[in-house]
Amino acid sequence: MSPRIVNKQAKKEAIIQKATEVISAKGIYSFKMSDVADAADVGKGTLYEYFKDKEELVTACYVYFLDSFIDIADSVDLKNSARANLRSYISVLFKHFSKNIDSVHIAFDFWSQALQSSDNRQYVKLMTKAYNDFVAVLIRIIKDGIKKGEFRAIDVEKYAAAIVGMLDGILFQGVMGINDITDAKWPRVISNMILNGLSKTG
Amino acid sequence: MSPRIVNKQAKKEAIIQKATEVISAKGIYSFKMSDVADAADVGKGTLYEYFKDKEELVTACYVYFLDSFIDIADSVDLKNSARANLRSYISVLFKHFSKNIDSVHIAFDFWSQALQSSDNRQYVKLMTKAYNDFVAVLIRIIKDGIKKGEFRAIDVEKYAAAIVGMLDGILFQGVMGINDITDAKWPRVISNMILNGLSKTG
Amino acid sequence: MSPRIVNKQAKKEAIIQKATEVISAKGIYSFKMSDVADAADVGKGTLYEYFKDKEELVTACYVYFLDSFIDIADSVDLKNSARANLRSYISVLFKHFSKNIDSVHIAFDFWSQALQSSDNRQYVKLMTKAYNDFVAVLIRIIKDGIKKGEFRAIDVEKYAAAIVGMLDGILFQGVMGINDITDAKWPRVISNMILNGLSKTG
Amino acid sequence: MSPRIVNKQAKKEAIIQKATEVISAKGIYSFKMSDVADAADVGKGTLYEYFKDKEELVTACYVYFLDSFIDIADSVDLKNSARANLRSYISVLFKHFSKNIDSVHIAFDFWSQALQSSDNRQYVKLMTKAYNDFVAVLIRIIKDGIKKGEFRAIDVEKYAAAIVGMLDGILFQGVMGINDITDAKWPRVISNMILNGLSKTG
DNA sequence: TATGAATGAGCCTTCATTCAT
DNA sequence: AATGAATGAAGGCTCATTCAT
Repeated sequence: MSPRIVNKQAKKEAIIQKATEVISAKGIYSFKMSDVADAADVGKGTLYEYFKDKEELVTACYVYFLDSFIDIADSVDLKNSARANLRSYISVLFKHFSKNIDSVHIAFDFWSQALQSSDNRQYVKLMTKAYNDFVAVLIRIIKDGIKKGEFRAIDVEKYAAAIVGMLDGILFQGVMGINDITDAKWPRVISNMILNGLSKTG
Repeated sequence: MSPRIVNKQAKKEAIIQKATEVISAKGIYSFKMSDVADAADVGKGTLYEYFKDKEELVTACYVYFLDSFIDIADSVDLKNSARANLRSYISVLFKHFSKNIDSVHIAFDFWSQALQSSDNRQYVKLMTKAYNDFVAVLIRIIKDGIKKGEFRAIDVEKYAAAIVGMLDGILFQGVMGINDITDAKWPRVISNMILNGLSKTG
Repeated sequence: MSPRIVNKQAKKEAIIQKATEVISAKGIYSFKMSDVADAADVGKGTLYEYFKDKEELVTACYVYFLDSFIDIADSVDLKNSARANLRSYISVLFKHFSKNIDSVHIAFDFWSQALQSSDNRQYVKLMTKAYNDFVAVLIRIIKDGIKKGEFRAIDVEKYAAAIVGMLDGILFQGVMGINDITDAKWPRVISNMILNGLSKTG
Repeated sequence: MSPRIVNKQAKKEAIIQKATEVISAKGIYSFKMSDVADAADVGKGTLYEYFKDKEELVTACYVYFLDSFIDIADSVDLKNSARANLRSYISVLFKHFSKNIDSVHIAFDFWSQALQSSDNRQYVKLMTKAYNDFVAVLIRIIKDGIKKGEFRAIDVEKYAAAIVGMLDGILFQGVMGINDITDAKWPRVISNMILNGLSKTG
């Protein structure tokens, strides 16, 4: 009665993972559906069983990528000193990105695509949300530090944005091969820099 | 007696400027040669009189864009205190980018394209050079500050990279519409943050 | 003991009926096998248990459609006056088509397909036979009328063809929405026109 | 200054003519753009210089076909007796169609396509207009005949529609190979039939 | 027997590039 | 030197058909 039994969800994820590799390697604009089909070892037509069109596949890859960050934001708590919390957060981020440098490729691609107006508002929305999640965690940590008397009362929003921007920028340099983000010294250097900027006593 | 005296170099630059507008608006991957021809008010075939192919046109636009930064790097001197020099540099950068937010679009596009391996090594090289120019200026300022006893002796290279990354990241947020980089408070906030991180006395 | 007794012939007919609906709605060139599978509430693969390929399914639908006309031709007899017989035949046809305007759609579709040479000789044959059946009935009635002295001795074949053509044309106009073939006046108008053309006394 | 000088309108017409042949031969649903490109001896891309997409090419062919009828309708006047005018009109039509039997193919294809709902309303409109033009001419002739006392006062609209339907139907039979519309006897037979139906004296 | 997931041939359409004028 | 008509390679997507279950 029933033909080939397939876990469609699992297969969809498998395709997404292969597609992410392909997009990371060839670029969001240059990769071909046939590249993905080959990488995932399925026929071209099969891709369209799981994704309406190329764009839907790309979006799925991006969402899948964003989902991988949820855990990081959730892993932060405010039990310890604000200084320790911030060091911990920075450290976790560097570890995560060091391990997933490939998927960062695709993120920059998405953001680049998001820059082109009108059509890609959805990308912007998704990306903005991810960005805000990062910023929100930092804001929580910094405000907690101010409340605890560890940090000076600075412009929290701008500081948080600047910190995320800095991490983003360093990550970008890593992707570009300008510096080596797997260098274990990074978290300490960056944390120090931020904490010095925040310290009451300097 | 010559039937039509045309300054080929001037016309080439005119095309580059129009092409830059087109690329900024449509994106480095989506713009068409015909878009450029229309914008520059020349025939499609004419473009090929000035540029071997699409890639050469794109590269020319990127180089033209990079050249616009040379002045900024050159404008920095070390006559004043390191703190003042750094504030001045940050301030100049924000002013420049606020005025040329459109051309930043294209930079991110180039960098995104540069991420795709093999073929685009040239872009990476060009971009790396531009990045290094920025970093070099900061390194000069910071080292000068250390020598003058204004700054602590920190990991200069990483600090400089982090600062450029931060500026890059904030700029990116501006392009994405996440924050407003024309806000006049940015230079002071960022300068303070950096200087606090560098200060001996805090 | 047999696990599932299925009347294959009945199921085949059920599929044909659903397929006819689908073809009528979507058009002979635009309908998809999956449309039929959905409409008939069977799997796509199942269709191929009953029909070798799409073409065989289409042909089966057409034959099924043609069969519905056999009764009409058979219902005609020559007991009454030729004038009455012709009026009766015209009237029956209009009633039949008024009730089955939907299936006329499919007929025109078949004919349209039949127009494409080479491959579809079979359609032409089937259609020609149906056409000839209609014409034959008219020829019988007219010849009967001539024999009975009611009609003039005209070119029977051409007259019959013209009459069928006229009915066909009016039907087509009805399908196209140009006129309303359910208007009860049609049979009388058409019969009068034909009979005036055939009358000895005018 | 100016490249290849081409009469774009003439070339467009040439493509339309070749496309009409192709569509007539292969069918409106089965022909491929590459068929047309081959027939017109141009590259596939060239077709898209003249027509936005396949549908626009098809529509252009149809409109071109319809335009060929305008002259016929215009050629009718009411100077002579209504009987003579009608004979003349019928005769002109048969001559025209005999010469252009190929383009009739495409007309039936259009009409068939027009039958499929929603999307093809434009075809229906174009076709309805053409149909009405034919009917209008007949109505003029018949009304003129009634006024002149040559014809009986019958339901003019239905008569006219029936006559056009008849011509349409016979034409269809011709296209289908069921009868030979180039047979010179047709105009006389049909005219007689119609005139007998219209005559006061029979 | 029934199914629907998988497939890939095939077709429309785009666009960088060429070249006759 | 300048042009834009012409081109065809390339790639996204559809859908009839197959076949493992």
